[in-house]
Amino acid sequence: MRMRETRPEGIPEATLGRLHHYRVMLGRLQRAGQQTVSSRKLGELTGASAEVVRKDLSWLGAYGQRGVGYEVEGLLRRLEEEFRPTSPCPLVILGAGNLGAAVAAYAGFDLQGYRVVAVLDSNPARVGHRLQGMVVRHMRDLPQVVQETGVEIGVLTVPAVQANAVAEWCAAAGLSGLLSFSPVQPPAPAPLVVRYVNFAEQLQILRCQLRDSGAHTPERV
Amino acid sequence: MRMRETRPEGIPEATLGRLHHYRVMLGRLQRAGQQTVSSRKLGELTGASAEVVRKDLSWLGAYGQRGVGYEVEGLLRRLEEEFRPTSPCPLVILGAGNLGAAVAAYAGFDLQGYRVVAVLDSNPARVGHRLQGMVVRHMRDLPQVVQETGVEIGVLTVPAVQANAVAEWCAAAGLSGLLSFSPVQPPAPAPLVVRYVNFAEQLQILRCQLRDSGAHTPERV
DNA sequence: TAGATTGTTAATCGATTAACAATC
DNA sequence: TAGATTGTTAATCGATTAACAATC
Repeated sequence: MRMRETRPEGIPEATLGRLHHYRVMLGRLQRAGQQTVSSRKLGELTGASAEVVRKDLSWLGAYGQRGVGYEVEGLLRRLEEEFRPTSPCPLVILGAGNLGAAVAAYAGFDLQGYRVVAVLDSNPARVGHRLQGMVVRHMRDLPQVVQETGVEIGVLTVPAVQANAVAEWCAAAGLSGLLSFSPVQPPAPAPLVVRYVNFAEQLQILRCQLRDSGAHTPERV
Repeated sequence: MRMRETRPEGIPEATLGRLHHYRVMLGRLQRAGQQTVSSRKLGELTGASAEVVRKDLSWLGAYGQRGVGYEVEGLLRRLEEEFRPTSPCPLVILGAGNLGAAVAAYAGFDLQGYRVVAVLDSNPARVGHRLQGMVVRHMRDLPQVVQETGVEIGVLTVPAVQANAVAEWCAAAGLSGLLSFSPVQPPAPAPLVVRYVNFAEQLQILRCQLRDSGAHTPERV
């Protein structure tokens, strides 16, 4: 058994998140006609320090030129080679409510190599309606959707009370990953990798930061 | 100058996020009629280890009973005392598209002590429409909304290209915090504390986890 | 050559895990 | 008392910051 060298498997999670931001920003720089960019500049644009940028990029191999910076186009290609699947990564949206519609309509997916292949809902009133050119199908069709499209990742946008049951259903239907918008994180159903997007939690942290920084609560007596 | 004891200002960020989950779960346990809960059980419900739960809760002072666990109602009260403002925390939503509508409709806000006081959009076609019983107002009314309601936190749900300009506008209008759904994180406008909710980033990390775990890509040759 | 900027290493910081005494 | 469970301390792990030699 030998180690793979071209695609290091151990890129830290914090780095992965930032690499994503670099990619988005490099795309903009390229469209703006920039030839090169320094770690300092790229850091300014994405909210990271120059050192962090360099360290992160070094996971992809040394691609910069000392004294000059990074070639925008080459680095972008390298990032896309690393992360982008050869064809767009299919997604299935579970829950056709407001949030599901928002995710389905998300303009960034095209640019970032994703493609929504189906939207499912368990509410008969929603099934059959059109969303972004797709017909909403019934949740029970999930196994069939998986078979038809080979989709491996689901986006869970159902109300919190349904989240658990639908997650189990996803595991059973053969999905391998789930991005959940549910406000609580119960243990993930067995073979499923689940990540959470939780804006109420972020709001909570934000409020604590404001409180601690003394920015608000003007102590009205 | 003396240290405040009742409300420790130094609760770690990771802990704050989890305390939020504990609160949500304790609410459910209370409604289910549970009297007490152990750190082990609370951990199972929220995806944390028993040790982490105890450590997190110890930031609120020692509230458990050895050999018994934590009193659900008392602990919940303590958590709400710590985090909940006396009156619901007002929010203004900036951007009345799908995502803005989803956030405005989010059922969890009531339970968690938030209240959406206004929805703003810069697109005249959207201004005047109703959303969750509120009339969408024009983005230029923000300073007035701030004055009328005393709102301090904005939820940024505009498209990525507008995010920067609207963030500046928020800072100018006197907001002190922003929860942004923008896919990139430019430097925050001066006095504003900004947190990001980025599902494309989480999706990216999820895919890398799947790749590394070998769960998918069945190596079709 | 001199200035700029990278790539990498060492030091610091914070969060998690593991262990265990305290005690209901 | 004995079993269960907390609260806290020490050890480990990972991420960030700072420093600097390498080199375009």
